[in-house]
Amino acid sequence: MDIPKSYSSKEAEAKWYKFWMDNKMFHSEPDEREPYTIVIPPPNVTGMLHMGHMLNNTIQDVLCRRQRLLGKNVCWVPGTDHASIATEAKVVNKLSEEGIEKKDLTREEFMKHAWEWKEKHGGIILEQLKKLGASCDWDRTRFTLEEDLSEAVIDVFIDLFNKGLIYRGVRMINWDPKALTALSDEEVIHKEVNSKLFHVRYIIEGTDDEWLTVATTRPETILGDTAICVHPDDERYTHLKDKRAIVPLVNRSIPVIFDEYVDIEFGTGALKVTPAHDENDYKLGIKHNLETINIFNENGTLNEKAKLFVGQDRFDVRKEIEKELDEQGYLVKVDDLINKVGYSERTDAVIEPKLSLQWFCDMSKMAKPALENVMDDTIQLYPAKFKNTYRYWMENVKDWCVSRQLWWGQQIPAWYFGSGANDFVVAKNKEEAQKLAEDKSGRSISLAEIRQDEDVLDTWFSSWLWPISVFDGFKNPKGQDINYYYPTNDLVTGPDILFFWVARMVMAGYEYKGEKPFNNVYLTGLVRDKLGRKMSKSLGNSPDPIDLLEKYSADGTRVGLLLCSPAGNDLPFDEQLCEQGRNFTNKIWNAFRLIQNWEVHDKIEQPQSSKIAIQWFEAKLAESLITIDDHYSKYRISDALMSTYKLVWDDFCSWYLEMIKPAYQNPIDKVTLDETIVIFEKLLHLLHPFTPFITEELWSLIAKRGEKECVMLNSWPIIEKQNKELLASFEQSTKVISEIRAFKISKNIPQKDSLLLTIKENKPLDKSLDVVIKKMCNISELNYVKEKVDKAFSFIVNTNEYFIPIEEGMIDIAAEKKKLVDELERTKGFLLGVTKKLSNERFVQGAPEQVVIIERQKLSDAEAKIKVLEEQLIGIG
RNA sequence: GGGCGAUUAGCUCAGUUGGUUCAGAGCACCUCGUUUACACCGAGGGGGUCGGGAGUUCGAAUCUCUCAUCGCCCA
Repeated sequence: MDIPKSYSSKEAEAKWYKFWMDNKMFHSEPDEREPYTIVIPPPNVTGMLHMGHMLNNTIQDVLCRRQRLLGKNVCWVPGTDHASIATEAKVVNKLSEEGIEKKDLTREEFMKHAWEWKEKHGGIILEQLKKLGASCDWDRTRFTLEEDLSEAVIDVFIDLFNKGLIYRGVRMINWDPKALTALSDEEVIHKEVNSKLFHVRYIIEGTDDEWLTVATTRPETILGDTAICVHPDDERYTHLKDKRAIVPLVNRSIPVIFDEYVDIEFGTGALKVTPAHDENDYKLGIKHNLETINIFNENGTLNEKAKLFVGQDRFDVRKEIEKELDEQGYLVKVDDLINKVGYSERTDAVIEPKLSLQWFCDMSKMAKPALENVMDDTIQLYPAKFKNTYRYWMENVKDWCVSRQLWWGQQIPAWYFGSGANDFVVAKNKEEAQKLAEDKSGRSISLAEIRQDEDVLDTWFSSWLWPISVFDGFKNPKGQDINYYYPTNDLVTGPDILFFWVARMVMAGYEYKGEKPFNNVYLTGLVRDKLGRKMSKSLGNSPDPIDLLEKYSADGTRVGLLLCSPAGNDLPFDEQLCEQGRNFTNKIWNAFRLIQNWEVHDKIEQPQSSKIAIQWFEAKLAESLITIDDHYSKYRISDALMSTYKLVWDDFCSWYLEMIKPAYQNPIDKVTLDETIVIFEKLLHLLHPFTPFITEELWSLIAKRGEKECVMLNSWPIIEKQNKELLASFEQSTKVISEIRAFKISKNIPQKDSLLLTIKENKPLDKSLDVVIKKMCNISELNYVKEKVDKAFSFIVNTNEYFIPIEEGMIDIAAEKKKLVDELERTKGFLLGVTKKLSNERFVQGAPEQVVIIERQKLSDAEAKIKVLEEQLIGIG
C-alpha cells in the first residue's frame, strides 16, 4: 500500500463525520446503560464561531467522546438561543438598509422578518461546530424561541407570578438608549474612562454673591437637578441649613439638603441631586421627598422638561452646556478624572439610569438552595476557586429585571384591562385573562378591552430552563427523556456567565425539578491573544477558526487549543500551538506508516528485546492510564492530553518502536507485529477524544474492520496489572543508553558503528534488559567484570560502572577527571546534608519513620557512590 | 474603596496533607545529525535564589505576616 508521507486531513474529516452521522452514532435514546449528558451552552443565533466556542466545544467533545469509549449512553444536546437584543438589532439594521423602519411594521410583520433572518443565519454556527468534530446529537437540536420551549417560559413566568416571585414595579433600571430597552445589571459592562469633573457654582437664593460649588461629571443633568446635598458634619456648609440655591441657566429654586451619604472628600463636598437619572440620587430623593424631573427621551436626547437643548443628544449637550455655563460665569473649573462608566454589553451605548415600570423576579428564595448545594459540593465547580465568586453573588443576590422593550422574544403574558396600576392579570391566553380580570375587577370585561403587555422576556429567562426544557421536562414532566437524562453530568462554560446563566439554571433546577441540573461545572478561561488581550471583533485580533481548521486540521487545532487551557485560567492563544498539534498528528501518522510497511514472517523467532519491549510498554501504558484517568476525573484536560502526548510520542515512538524495529530491510516476527498492532489500537482509543478524525482513519487502516466498526464506539483500555520493578529497571537502562549516545556524539562515532560495553556491577542489576541496551546502542558485546577497566570511557549509573574501551589517545583525561571531581564534590555536599539531618536528634525524633528510612538509604547510596568515584579518580591518575 | 485569586525557566503552566537532589513539563533556544516512519524529524545540551522581606519548623515553592505587581468580581 502506498501511504503518503504526511497525513492529509481534509478527506478523512469529511469522510468520517459523514460516516458517524449516517450511522447515527451521535444519537442517543434512553436505554439500560448509564447516561452521560451534556447540554451545550446555546450560542446566539447571530453568532459566528469564535475562539471561545472552539475551546468550549472542544472540551465538551473530549468529555463526550471519552464517556462514549467508557460505554456510557452519551447525549450531547445542541441548540441556539434567540438573543433578544442582538438579533433584534441585526434585523432592524437589515430592514433599515432595505428602507423599512421598525416603527412602520406591526409586531406580526416584524416577527416574520425576524424568523426569516433566523432561518437564514441561525444555523451557521452549528454547521461550524460539525467541522470541529463536535459529536452532538443533532436530532435533538433545540432553539429557545421554538414553540415548546416558549411555552415552558410562559408557564414558568405564570407560575412564579402566582407564587408571588414575579412582580411589576418602578425601579431605577439600566436603559440602553440605542437598543431602547432595559438591561439587567449583568448586561452592563463598567469601563474605566477619561472623564472630566466640572465644578459648577450655584447662587444661594436671596443673596447677590454667595455661591455653592458642586462637582459633577454630567453637567447636562443639571437641568434635572432637584436638590444639592452636603454632609451634615461638613463645617464649610453648616450655614446653608434651610437655604435654597438656584439652578444655573434654568433659574429653578432647589433646596440644600443634608445627608451622610455625601463624601466630604470628593470634589467640593457638595453633590447635585438628580433623582431621575442616578440610582443613588433616586434613593436620596425618596428619603428627602424630592421632586423627580426626567429630562431625557428614550433615545438619549433631551425632552421639553429640560427646557434647554431640547431634542439634542446628551453628549452634544454636555459640550454645549459647558460652553454656556462658562460664558455665563457658572463654570469654576474643569479637572481630569478617571471614572467608571456603564456600557451596554450588546450595543456599547453608554447606559442611562432610568426610572421605569418593569417586571422583576424575586431571587432571594430560589438563591438559597442554589447557594447551599454549590457550597457543599453537591454541584462541583472546577476549578473550585469559583465557589467564592459564586457565594458572593448568591449572598448579595438582587431582583432580576426580566422585561425587555423588544419584540423578538416571548411576549410577557400579562394583560391589562384598565388604567389603574393594578388593573392587570397574568394568564396564558386572552380568554383566561378575561376570566381572571373579571374576577379581579368584579365587573364584566370584553375581550376588546384587554391588551397584552408589549414587552418580551429577557433571553436568560429562556436559557435558565435549558437543561429541563430540552428534555421536555415542563411539557412532559414524567417523560422518559427527562427522567433518564436529568440531572445532566457536566456543564462546560465560561466564568463570565457563572451568575447570568449557571446560577440561574441551578435555581430553576431546584425550583422545578427539586434537583440540581448538573453534577459538575467546568469553567473554561477566556481566549486571549499573545499580548494577553481579549479576542474581540473590534480589535480584529482573533484568528478565523475555520481558517485554523483548514490550516492545521480539526485534530491539530483541537490539540493546539487544549495544550494551554488549564481550567479557569485564561488561554493565551498562539497559532504555534496548533502547529504543534498538527505535528503531533503527523507523528502518529508516521508511526502507523512504519508499522504498516514492515514485512512479516511467520517463521522468525521473536527477539528477546522485543519481548521485553512489549512487557515494558504494557507496564508503561498501565501506569500512564492511571495518570490519565486521574486527570480526567479532576477535569484536568490539558494534563490528560499532555500525558497522552508523551505516552505516544516519547514512550511509544521514541522508545518502543525503536526497540522492536527490525534491521534495515529485514522482516519482523509475527508475534511482535501483532502485539504492536494491539498496542497501537489501545493508543488510538486514548487519543480519540483529542484527535477523533485521524484515530478513526488509522483504526480503519491498521486492521480489517467490519462495515460499521469504528474506534469511537470501541472501548477505553482497561488498566492491566502494574509492574513497577520493570519500569524502574527500564529507567536505569535508559540512563545507560543516553550516556552511550552522548558518548558517541562527543566522539563523532556513527550510529552504525558497534561498540563493546563492559559493566562492573557494584549493585544488583536487572540483566534481562541488557538485550535492550545492546540493540539500542549497537553494542556488539556486553560483558561483566569484577575489576575496573583501563583505557576506557566510563560512566556511572546507580553506582554501577560502565566502560567502553577506546584507543588511549581518544580519552580526554583532563575532561574525564573534571567530570569525576565535579560529581564527587556534589555527592560529598549531598552526603554532608544528609549526615547533618540524620545527626539532628529532633529530626530523627520528629520526622515520620518512612522519611528517616529514606534518609538513611540516601546516606548509604551516597557513600557507595563516593567510594566508586574515588576509586575511578585514583585509576585515572 | 471592598472582596477574591495569582506571582515558579525566554513563553505557557504542573508541583495533591510541609519530607527522596524537588525545583519539573511542553514549547522556544543552542550543538550535532539528510541512518532505510516522520526535518511537521532524531540525539544531546544550557536555562529558575520558586515576586521582595520577615517569621513558624529538625525541614518551606508549599504554612503565617508584611510589602510590591497583576488579574477578576463588586461599589
